[in-house]
Amino acid sequence: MTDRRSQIVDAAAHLISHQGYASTSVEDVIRESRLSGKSHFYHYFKSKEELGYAVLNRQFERFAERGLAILREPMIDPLERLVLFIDTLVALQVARGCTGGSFFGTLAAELADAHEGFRKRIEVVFARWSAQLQSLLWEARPQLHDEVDTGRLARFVIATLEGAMLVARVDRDADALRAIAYDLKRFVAMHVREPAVVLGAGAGGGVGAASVIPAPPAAPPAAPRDASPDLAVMSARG
Amino acid sequence: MTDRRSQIVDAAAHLISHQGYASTSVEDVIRESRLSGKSHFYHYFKSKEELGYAVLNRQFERFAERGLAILREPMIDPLERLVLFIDTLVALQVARGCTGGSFFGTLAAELADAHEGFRKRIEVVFARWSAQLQSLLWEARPQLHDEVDTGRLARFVIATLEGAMLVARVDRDADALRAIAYDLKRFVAMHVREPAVVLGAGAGGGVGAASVIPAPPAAPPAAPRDASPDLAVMSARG
DNA sequence: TGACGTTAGGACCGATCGGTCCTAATATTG
DNA sequence: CAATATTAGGACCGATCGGTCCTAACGTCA
Repeated sequence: MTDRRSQIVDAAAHLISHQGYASTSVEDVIRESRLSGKSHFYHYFKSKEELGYAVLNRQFERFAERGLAILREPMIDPLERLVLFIDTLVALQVARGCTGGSFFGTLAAELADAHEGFRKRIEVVFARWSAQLQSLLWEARPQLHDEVDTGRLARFVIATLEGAMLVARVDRDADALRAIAYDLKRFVAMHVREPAVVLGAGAGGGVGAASVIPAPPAAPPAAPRDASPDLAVMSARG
Repeated sequence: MTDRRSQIVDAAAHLISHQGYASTSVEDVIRESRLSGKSHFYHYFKSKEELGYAVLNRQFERFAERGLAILREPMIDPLERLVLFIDTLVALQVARGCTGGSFFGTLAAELADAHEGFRKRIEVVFARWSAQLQSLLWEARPQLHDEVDTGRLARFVIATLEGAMLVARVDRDADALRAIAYDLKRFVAMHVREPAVVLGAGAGGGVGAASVIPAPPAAPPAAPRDASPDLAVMSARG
């Protein structure tokens, strides 16, 4: 039934997350999802754009079911759920070798300025995500300091997670992703009356956080004094 | 001389930052930079890829001269320089109507997985940026708590700024960008012995930060209890 | 004067793009 | 059985892609 259609959507999602929307051709999708030809594809989608929307819908569906659902778990303390959510995102990213990044972030970077239809849909994604975080923080309000702006904190969490996935993707560095995620928890803990709920029993909200991620022995930075405003001396084939 | 060449590079930078690399054709660049034809373009660049590298080099050059230079200003307190750097980035982004985002982040999202040459170059960009931040934090060490891992803090700042520009671009929301930037300063202030150096005289490192960005009156979140795992009911033309 | 780098403009190439159309075999379900 | 949806496979379309080639008019400086 819709089996074939969702198979196409999944194949397209995989291709788009690595190549981008524009650089993923309909023929790529046909090949990846083992369709017989173009007419086979256009039997399920009337255009590439419709496929793109379907992929975006499906990816948000998965994210809502497997990601945002964690934020709603009724039996776990809200702040613990937030920590679990962050750790789950990180684990997923690491399992992918830090490639792919956030599907929404990747698509947003490519299409936010050029394609209003996609931009608005991704805006909804972030809004739903933000609302879910905000709901959790509202639930955790008794544990939070009084002045905490839950909406703002929610958006900060999203921005940092998106940025973390982006830079970890460029550096292919799982440790960098983990470090940023842990620092993000420290930022959240800053708003909590009892930071140990977020950070674990180890460090009581201190600044160092050496208890979890070992810091390299302090050494002076590698001298970017001259600033070297030039990228290259890369022989054109890095 | 090289006047024409850099004119081409600037035009291409503008197009790429809004349309992406793949969706920016050589003919687009020719039109935008008012060249007479293809041969005119290929007189300056041997391929589109070479143009892409030139654009990336040029953009980093600008970023180093106008952005990273702030981090090196010798007459200003290092932490004040960091605040100034963040504010400058935000102001630039707001001036662009929150479009374009970070050129490096945009290009990274599109090409990090698919084009190793670009990925490595962007990796260098982030490394230089990180090194410059780390150098500043090292200089500010007397004002920092003892356990601060300057390298990790530097990468966190970059990730959050990149993520902030991304989500602000999707939402076209300058206030969201400003709010995240301010929260980022609060995170940095968390590592400083005297937070007022970073946050200004108003709030002494408190959690609320209501002194600068007014929080909306506390209201229960707009009920994402059902989670609605569906994006759509957008009529395909949002 | 001549040489040379730049500007100008167009024809052209093979490849790929998104998309249409057509025929026919194969399942599925009433 | 028949009706219908799915699978299969290919020809084909106009448009655009990155890139090459060619000719000719320029400006500048030796």
